[in-house]
Amino acid sequence: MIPRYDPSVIEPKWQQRWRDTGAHAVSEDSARPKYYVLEMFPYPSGDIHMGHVRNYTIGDVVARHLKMRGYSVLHPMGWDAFGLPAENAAIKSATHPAEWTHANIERQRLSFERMGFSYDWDRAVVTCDADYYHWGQWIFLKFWERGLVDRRRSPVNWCPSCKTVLANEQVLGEGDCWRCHSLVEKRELEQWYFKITEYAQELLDDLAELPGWPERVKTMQANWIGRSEGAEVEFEICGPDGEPTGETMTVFTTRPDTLFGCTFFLLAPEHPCVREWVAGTPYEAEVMRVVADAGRATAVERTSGEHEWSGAPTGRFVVNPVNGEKVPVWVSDYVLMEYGTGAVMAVPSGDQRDFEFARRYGLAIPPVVLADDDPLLELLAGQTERVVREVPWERAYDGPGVMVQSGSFTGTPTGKGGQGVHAVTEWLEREGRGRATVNFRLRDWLISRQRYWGNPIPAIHCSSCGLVPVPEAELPVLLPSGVDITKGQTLADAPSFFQTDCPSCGGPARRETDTMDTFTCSSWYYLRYCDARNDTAIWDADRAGYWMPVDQYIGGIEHAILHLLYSRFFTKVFRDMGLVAFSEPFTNLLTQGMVKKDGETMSKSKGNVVAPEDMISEHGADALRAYILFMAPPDKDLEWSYEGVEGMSRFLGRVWRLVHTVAADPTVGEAGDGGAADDVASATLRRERHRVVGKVTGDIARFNLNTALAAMMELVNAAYDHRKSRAEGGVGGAVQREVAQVLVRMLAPFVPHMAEELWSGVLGFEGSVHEQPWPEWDDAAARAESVELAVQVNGKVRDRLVVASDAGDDEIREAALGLEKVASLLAGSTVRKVVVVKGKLVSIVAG
RNA sequence: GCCCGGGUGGUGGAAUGGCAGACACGGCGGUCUCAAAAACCGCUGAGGGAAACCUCGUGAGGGUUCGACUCCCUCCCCGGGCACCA
Repeated sequence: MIPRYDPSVIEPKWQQRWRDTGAHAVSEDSARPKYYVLEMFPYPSGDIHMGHVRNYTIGDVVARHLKMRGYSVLHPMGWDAFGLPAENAAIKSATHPAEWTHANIERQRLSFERMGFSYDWDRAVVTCDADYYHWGQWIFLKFWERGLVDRRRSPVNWCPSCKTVLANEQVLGEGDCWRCHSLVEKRELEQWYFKITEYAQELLDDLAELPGWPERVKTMQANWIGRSEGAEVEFEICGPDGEPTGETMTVFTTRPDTLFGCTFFLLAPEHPCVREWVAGTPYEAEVMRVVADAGRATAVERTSGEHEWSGAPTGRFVVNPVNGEKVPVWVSDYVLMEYGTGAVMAVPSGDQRDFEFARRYGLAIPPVVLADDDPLLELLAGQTERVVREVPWERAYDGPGVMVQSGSFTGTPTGKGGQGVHAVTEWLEREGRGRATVNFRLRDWLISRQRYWGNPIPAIHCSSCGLVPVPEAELPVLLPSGVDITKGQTLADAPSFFQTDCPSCGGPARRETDTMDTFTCSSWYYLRYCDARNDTAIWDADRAGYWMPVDQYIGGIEHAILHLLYSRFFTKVFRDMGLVAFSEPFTNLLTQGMVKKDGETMSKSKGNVVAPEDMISEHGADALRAYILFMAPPDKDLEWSYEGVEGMSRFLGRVWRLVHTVAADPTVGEAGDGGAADDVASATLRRERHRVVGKVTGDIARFNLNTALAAMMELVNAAYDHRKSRAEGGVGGAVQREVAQVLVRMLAPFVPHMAEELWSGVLGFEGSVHEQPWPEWDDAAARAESVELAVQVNGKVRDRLVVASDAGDDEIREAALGLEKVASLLAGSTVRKVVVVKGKLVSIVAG
């Protein structure tokens, strides 16, 4: 009598056993190769969801599998615990964020245990605990020492709902906040920055060193960093009287070769010169209207395609360095203060935006670059002086071509990055009017937040000494508990926190009351796991050196830019500090797809959430794990199906009964590769066993976890077929036993509880199945003595042919041509060609 | 507009250029049962045919090849990212 498969009994039993025996604890082991499997740690926002289940199950399969393959595997977990949701929840429930956070962490930890994840809990990190954020503050001080910390006033993104500033990366495409999706406003504030732009070039270059990352993620990072090559060009400023003053203003351009076509000059509405230049002039009213409109428009309006640009002349002029021409300075809201210098040279014939602006305000559009087939070439080829002031075109031309009306450069071939660009840049450098330069879209990382629940910035404002770092010995700066966030208080409302003495002069001073962006906490946690309990250093170099870099990182695509870019930046700084010996933290990256329901993301507001805990109660963690791996390849989105979970539950039942039957059958002999495959059915099953082990092993390596499970199902089906024929013939017990033992070991990473129960409880082995070696396989043993080939005539399969698997090409060809059906099809035509593909098919071409 | 993905049965999905649809879900039929569930055994791309078989079929159209879901070109649709970046 086979006991019913009841995960609600066996799963807790093995989870308890793993806890009791410390089954998941690891330490450095120089005798074995190491492997670091990391899944993005969760935010403890409440119960776990299917996204967590998927992410962490994938990681758990990799970790458990590689352990069986003989690796020393680091597989840690922790919590990214600072941040706004904790504050909001605390306000709602009138508790302290720490209380809410730790309660959620405990709940999530229990859920992870119920899922059977093999985490080494001794290494857990919780970022809101002082023994973790202590080192985050230490990092801040070290960055400061290295000149990578800056405090400055500039236009920043302000989320009115979160009541804090945001980094550029945290403003989404539509101009909304990454966390609450409110529209972000621009404000001019003094804030703290990490100078990530100092590493812009390296962050871009090293993407090439990451073959194990998805192309998509690398592209997104490259776009975000946004490198463009060009030149800085200096324009001399004219005074109110129109005469050159000797002062200059610099612009960035990617097309210095079009300088001769510059007919006006633009400033961003926020540019500091704007107010100064128009104050008290007839231009003031109109210019200030443009400035006010730009300030009022939200980010969305200003960047949407429908938004009409507006502009106004300032009455001032600047001098074009290449031809000495005075061009008017305008203000327009299509010029961004944040990019380049906030000032632009306008070349309407070469830039569509400038073109439209010029048409609208009646400014000249002289051609300076002509395409090879442009009819104007006839008139302008070799023409150095400007004779045509207006192009007859519908739109600007920015493609390759030849320079015209461009003084001594006329006739030079040019285009983006072309000869003309270099020629003009060299001339500018010689004349001291400009230089080749590179501009990045990437901005420095704004890390200060005006919120309570974060890591306090370890800095002190002293009226006589200025900004003073908190001395290392005084770390950590602890978050005070007496702040009533339900009343909207922050650290700035806690005098006992901010009133302090200057570490430099001893005078009364004020402690910084901003906290750090939560993304600073998650930029180095993977290193802390290597030595999580170290209270004298951030980590021990030898330990980090043993485990790092992370061999396989697994997480959501939503971190493609934010977390993954910041972590790469931190790692490069750590390298420059001598803390680590590598430049990239994550060798391989897998971005898993989302779990959806009815085509939509699961969310509370849509009411389509399937709770993992419910599924565990109903079908068991093993069925849930296997289901979520089976339904789609890990990197693709997955459509939830209750029927699918039931199907997986059925499969596990089949495995359960198969192994029980084998174990209970006294006629089933001892296993072993030498066991006789004593009949045709047994030989077939033996081959299948070798084929499937090879297939599953390869599939896991390539993250084809869905097909790995499918292959195991095929093996189970084959075993059932074999059992059927055994009932008739009664031989082949050794193969049955061998298959059962191999199957249980292969299933162990996927369904760890059931595998454990079957291994020791049913098959009667000593020790944990997870300590067993991964099953071996032999490709030769997977091959049959004979194979069936498809026989194609002119590309269509017309017959089949069974030949010995070692048959030669000639033999196969003759056999194929000798087939009755083939012969009748070939009647009256001549065979032109015969292609033999070993083990697959024969293709006969006739005509 | 630019850059990535993707488009295969009723559904989720398989296929180093080599028999399209593995595996599963759903459906249909059977065995067992008083009955049902479970389990077990079949069938299940479309059209035609009693059947053997035949024809069509991987978003559309071309191309390369003995052979294309797979490679190349043009285009359509869906998802995502970036987008006044000078």
